[in-house]
Amino acid sequence: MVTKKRLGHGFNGFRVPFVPRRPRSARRIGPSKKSVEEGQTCAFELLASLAGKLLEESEGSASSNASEANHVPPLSQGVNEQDRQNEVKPLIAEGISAESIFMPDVASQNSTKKSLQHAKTDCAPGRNSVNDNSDCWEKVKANVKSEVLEWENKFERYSNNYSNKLVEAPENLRGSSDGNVKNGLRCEHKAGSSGSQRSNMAEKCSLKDQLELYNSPALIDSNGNVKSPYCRESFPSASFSNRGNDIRLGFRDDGENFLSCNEVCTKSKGFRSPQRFAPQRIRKQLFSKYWKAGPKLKECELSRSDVELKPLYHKRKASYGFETSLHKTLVKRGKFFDRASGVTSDGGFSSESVSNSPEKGIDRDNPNSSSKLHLPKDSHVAFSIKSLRIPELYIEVPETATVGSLKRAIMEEVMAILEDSVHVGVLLQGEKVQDDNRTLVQTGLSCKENLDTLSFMLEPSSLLASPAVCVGDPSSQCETSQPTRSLETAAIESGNTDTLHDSSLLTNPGNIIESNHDITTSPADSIVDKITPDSKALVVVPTSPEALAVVPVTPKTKRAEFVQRRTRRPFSVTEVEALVQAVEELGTGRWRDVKLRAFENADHRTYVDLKDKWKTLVHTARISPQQRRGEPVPQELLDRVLAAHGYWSQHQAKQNGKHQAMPGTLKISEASVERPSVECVQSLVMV
DNA sequence: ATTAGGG
DNA sequence: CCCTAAT
Repeated sequence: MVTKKRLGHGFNGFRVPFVPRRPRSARRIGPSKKSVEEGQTCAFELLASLAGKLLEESEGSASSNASEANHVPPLSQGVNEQDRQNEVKPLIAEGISAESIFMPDVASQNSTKKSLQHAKTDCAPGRNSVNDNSDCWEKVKANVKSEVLEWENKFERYSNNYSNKLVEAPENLRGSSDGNVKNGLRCEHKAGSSGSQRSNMAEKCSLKDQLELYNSPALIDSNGNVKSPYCRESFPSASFSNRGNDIRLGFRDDGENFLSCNEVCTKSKGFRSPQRFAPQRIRKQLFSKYWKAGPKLKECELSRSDVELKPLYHKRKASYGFETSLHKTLVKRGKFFDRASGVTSDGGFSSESVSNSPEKGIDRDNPNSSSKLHLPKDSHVAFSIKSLRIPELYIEVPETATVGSLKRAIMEEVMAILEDSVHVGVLLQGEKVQDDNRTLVQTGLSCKENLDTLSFMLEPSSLLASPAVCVGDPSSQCETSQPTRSLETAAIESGNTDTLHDSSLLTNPGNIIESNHDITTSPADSIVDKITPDSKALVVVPTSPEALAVVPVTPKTKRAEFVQRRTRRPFSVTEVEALVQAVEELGTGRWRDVKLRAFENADHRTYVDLKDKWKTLVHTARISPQQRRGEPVPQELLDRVLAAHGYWSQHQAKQNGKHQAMPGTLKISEASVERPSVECVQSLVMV
């Protein structure tokens, strides 16, 4: 019995640090890939390690920045609004809000982390830039997004903590600026800092729950408390109520009802695509597919397969990209923006070029630069985002599943969403703000007015939006990113030759000829281990339109366009040998058995593949040697192919009864040292 | 899920 | 290899 748990719209049971994810490629999988859900080493682990590295990198700067320590106060300590305000104020006063977001500085792109921490949003009205006011919206989104990214970098450290995030954005055309507390929305005015020449008012708006990204039924524990953040270890304790077989999770319904709900929910189904992994498996699966005949892992207790969790052929590729996706994304975006102004549709960063003013550049390069003092300082609206809501989650696990497995299941769902290149959507009064070029004020997003109806949400990368990024500057992102196809190819060409794993592919070692021995001595695992460390080198950030397409807005149509063929993997002589052997014994109509007998561990060879190969083998055997291409197949094998083909053609009718091996098969194969005589073949054909 | 065949 | 119809 499988229990389905609908977590409702905007499930945001836990506050999640954002984690970008490699795109999930949509691809059908061959029958032999029944173990799709197997060997999936956690995206999470990768994530963790990644985060760890980033953390290390940033350790220096982080520690040197005292304010950093206060960045994320422990949730458990119940930091109140006032505390948060107090924390932020001084920073703002310095004109450098630790909580602020900004654009990566072109000059300091090298340090991804650093740029994230020290760049500062510049969306001042009255700028000379041609883009005046035109990209503020983008910036707001960008800010939110980068905040989320920052979260990602720190989630390890703060996995058990939580605090509001303060995203600061220029208010731009904001009308008034009174500091009212409105429906939990706190707007605070303070004297402009650091030489603001014009509007000295800076507003700090702590959008509390109202700013949660998305409609949010929250996971609550038995005490009714919204449980914390990350799920890795401190997964929120859901309150279970077992109604018969229907296990439900407790929710908190804020009663919020965004109009876009339906829209997003629909989408969620799209990006809740077929591919969701058990965190622990990606790595395993990843390599087992190509470098070895991976042992079947039975640890997957969740019946994800029951959840239309079709194993996808390209999962490994996606995985490859995963580890470095964040890194590259950050770096490359910086590069991208260096040329293209504005912010990407996916909420990237604003570029230096947005402002052609050298002064600005300097200013951002060095926040403490005196030049900063001469720059017009605008009022800013600081958004304190308490949490990011995650769109609908749909979990399905057997009712016999353990709580732990449920957690993992949810984890998968969350990761599936977060690992994608999500965008930040802005909802105002329930309606999605479509025009990214409008300023905050134009949009009516002033602290005073509509902030209480403002909310952000994470949304899947838009298939339509992404390509646009490339249109503007094909040489940037598009250039560096490559179709997933490349990943696959790269992986294979990097030393992963067929001969490398031929031996391990075949189920029956006995079928392997001596020529393989040297290879056989190398355990598949060692191969994997050896390759793993360098695998990163093969990683290509799949940010191309194709890659992003795996999160189709329109599931069927769009996805189909990007389905790609499997990489071609010519059969080696060894494989042919095994195939011939099996067919000789089993006949030509039992490809599944052939598969099981000789290629069970060769996941990339489906029974259809074997059938096809046999077809071509027969054809090859019939044509003249001159017409043959590819790795030459020993004539001896081709002879056996013809013999077997002829034999089984004759005995097709009898297949139903006893599956009798082809007469003389054993003898021939056993005596394979001696090439079967033409007479022998003839006789067999005659039979 | 398999098998058989055409593309 | 892919795609499909038919089992």
